[in-house]
Amino acid sequence: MDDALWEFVVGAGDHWGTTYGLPPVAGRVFGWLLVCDPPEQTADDLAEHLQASKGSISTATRILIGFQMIDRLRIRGERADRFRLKHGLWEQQLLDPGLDKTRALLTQGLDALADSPAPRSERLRELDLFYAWYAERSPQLVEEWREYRRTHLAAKQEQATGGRGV
Amino acid sequence: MDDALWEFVVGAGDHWGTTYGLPPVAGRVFGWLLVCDPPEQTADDLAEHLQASKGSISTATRILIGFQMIDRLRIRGERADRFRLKHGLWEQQLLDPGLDKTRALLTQGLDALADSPAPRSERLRELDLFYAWYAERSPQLVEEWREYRRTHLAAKQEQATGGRGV
DNA sequence: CTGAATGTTCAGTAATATCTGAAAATAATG
DNA sequence: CATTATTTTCAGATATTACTGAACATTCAG
Repeated sequence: MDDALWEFVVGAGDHWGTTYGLPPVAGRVFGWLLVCDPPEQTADDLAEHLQASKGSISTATRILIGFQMIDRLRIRGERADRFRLKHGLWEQQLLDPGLDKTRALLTQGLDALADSPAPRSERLRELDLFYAWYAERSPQLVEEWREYRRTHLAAKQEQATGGRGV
Repeated sequence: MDDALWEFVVGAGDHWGTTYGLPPVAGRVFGWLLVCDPPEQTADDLAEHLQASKGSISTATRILIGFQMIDRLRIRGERADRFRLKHGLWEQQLLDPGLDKTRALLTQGLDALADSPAPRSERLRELDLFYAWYAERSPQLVEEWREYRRTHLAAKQEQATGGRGV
């Protein structure tokens, strides 16, 4: 890949890597899977393009699968597995950005403050309410995004692919 | 603080620390500021409760201020600065979860793919559309949250504070 | 079943990040 | 202005994380 694309891959790896706490190579695998051709890459493809060892790639893919950011594919007639960005990743993220984990943490904090005067737990209570609101709201939000995409992306795809769709 | 609260502080520090790429002490400062009493703490308060050096606290507060997660306060009549969770933090996060930075990154990627066949940049274009949609949508979303809070948190505050409000 | 290709694990090493503590800088008080 | 409190900086020490590469395990084709 050329330098400009490499810069993007590293930058994207760093960006989403920071967000999810990924090691550098895992971030880059994710970044590369955003722009590679074809979108389904073998471990060897990844190791070659990202100049990383097989071991790192194995660890990175395991981590990314754990975060549900990529899928492992078994292609009929091919020996090697392939990896691909998880379909519906952004929608899923919109629907549930780790709500359960965060709310469990807040519950833990509220329990720890159970014997304290009420005002002390006000910050946590507001935050808990915020997450409760979001959990309630997000399914509808996903629908709104789908509708928006239907109208906006479809038009662009039309031009780009001659209407073949994706 | 007791063990249960300490566990929360560390867990919260780890949780938001992972999300923002914070060092451990910075995460804990943030965690502590979610539950401390009073909500405004001096550097000495922080160092003592979190058992960290003055130097670490100074670095941690600088980082958190940079992320706009906390504010530095100059209290009239007090020599030492105090730190406090930034007001409106969650709303601000809802309004703009790093949209500009992310979209700049996507533009960089799209530029790098400018000479490639259109299908290759489809993943980035959809993601860019996603962020465009969110940027358009989020101000209204903040209003919805405020309305929700008005109805739900107000009621709870009533019980907790006898209607004095906050 | 056998051999070859693929995938995983992990010990050892390298790289990075983080913290402490003390010195330097800054700010506030009288 | 001198003194003291507070804050920042940063060199050095420590701790943590991440990577490589080779051994081991697994899977697949014939």
